[in-house]
Amino acid sequence: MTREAQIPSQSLAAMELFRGLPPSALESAAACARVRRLPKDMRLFNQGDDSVRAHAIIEGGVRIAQSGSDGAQVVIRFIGPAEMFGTVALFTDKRYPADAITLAETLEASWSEDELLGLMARYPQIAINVIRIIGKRLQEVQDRVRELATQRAERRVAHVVLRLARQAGHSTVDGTAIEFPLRRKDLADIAGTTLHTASRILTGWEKAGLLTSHNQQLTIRNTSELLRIAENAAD
Amino acid sequence: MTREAQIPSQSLAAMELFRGLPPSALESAAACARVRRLPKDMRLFNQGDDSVRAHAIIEGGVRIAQSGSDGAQVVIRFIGPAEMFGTVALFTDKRYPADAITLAETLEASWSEDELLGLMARYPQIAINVIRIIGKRLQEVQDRVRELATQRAERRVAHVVLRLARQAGHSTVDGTAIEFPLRRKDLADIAGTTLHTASRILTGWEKAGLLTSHNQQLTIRNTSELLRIAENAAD
DNA sequence: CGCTTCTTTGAATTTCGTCAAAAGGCGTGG
DNA sequence: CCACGCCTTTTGACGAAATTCAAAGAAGCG
Repeated sequence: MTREAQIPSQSLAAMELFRGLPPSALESAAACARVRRLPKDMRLFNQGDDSVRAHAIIEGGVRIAQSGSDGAQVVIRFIGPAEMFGTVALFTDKRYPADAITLAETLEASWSEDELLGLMARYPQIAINVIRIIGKRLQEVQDRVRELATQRAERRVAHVVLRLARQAGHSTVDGTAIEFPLRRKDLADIAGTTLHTASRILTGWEKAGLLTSHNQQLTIRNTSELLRIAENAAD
Repeated sequence: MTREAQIPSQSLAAMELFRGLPPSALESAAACARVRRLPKDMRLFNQGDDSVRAHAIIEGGVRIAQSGSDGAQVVIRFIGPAEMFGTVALFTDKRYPADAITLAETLEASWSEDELLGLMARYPQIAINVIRIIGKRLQEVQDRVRELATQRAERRVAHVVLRLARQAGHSTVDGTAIEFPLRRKDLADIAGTTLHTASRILTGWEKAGLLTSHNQQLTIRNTSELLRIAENAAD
């Protein structure tokens, strides 16, 4: 966890949170940001923590996971570069609703409540951006609710893999590779199933040549067939 | 669908959307609101509609339901008195992400995009309120994702009933009654199960004296036992 | 090499959805 | 007032999908 002297004002320009702002605003935001470089598997915050800040990823990624009172866990989402997270808590009960853990070495920026509110007061567009970002996520989570309520495990896992490929995939000679390491358990926790079921499904797909999986590194070889599995209501 | 001459300025005071605003703001909002009285089973809007407005319920309630490309449907939430809905679409892609249908005769207020943005510009607190409301819903939906992914049908139905009681219940001599009519199918679509399973579960609870159900009218008699079912990881 | 973590696989069990059918309520119209 | 039809609810039987239980195999790391 090293402090960074660098002020990444232009990294901020890429973030939806600061979309539509004048350069001066980006500089103000950069000026009061706390920037940290974090090792893999570092906890940024825990569910229930009450010293909330607004966060954003510059490089790397984090896993946002929620556990219930019974200990059961789901992964809410993966956050990649240029995405914000942990911001909603500032406006509700000042407690993070989930845990955040780095997936790899990560460069993260964050702002205190006062700093963010101050920025929002000066640049109301930021508030609009927050509403739009949260609104999109609300719709995504609602889609997941529908999937969980109506689809079989295999389709859900297919959706998860495709979504991750879209969000954090890059093309290679072998197909689309997903940037960060993914355990079967992660897939299962996102798809809402067990790691056993996830393993069986992935093994099946690997045998069918749809994807490869070495070392927690997923590479999709046959996107269209996966799409068929994800979308096809029949069979 | 009758136009109302009445301007319900004080109805607005009860709404979280307008919390923390001066009376003059409420009057401005009331002045530009379109208020309608709607019959039961009326569609306010459909998923995909692109003439979006921000809505709020004064009396009655609506069911917000989403369908996937495969036709499968889930109920996203029920909206009761003093709650807003359909507002997120203004900030994202200008298309409603779900259908809204009245559960009973309903008094509804709505604002056009320009009116709401105008109000927000004059009273920035409204934007903060929107963020807080949407943030809360995001957390609720995330809770539902966790429930769907990790809990059995009975626990989920228990959660649904308790949530509805909190959201739209009022005390009577017999217990807590839920204001709007609820079919087994509604409960099932919200809990992510089938009406058959929901029926079996409800019948079981009714026999055990936890609640009564006449005429799509639910009354909870034993909240603590329901809470036990909802929370108890064991068994 | 031994330890830990992750993955695979098999078998038994369970939950829940599906299919099928009957019963109950309520309003309409004869 | 009764009969009919429509909608909702209840209930039983069955089967399939997925979790659970159990154990062994891989792979990375100190």
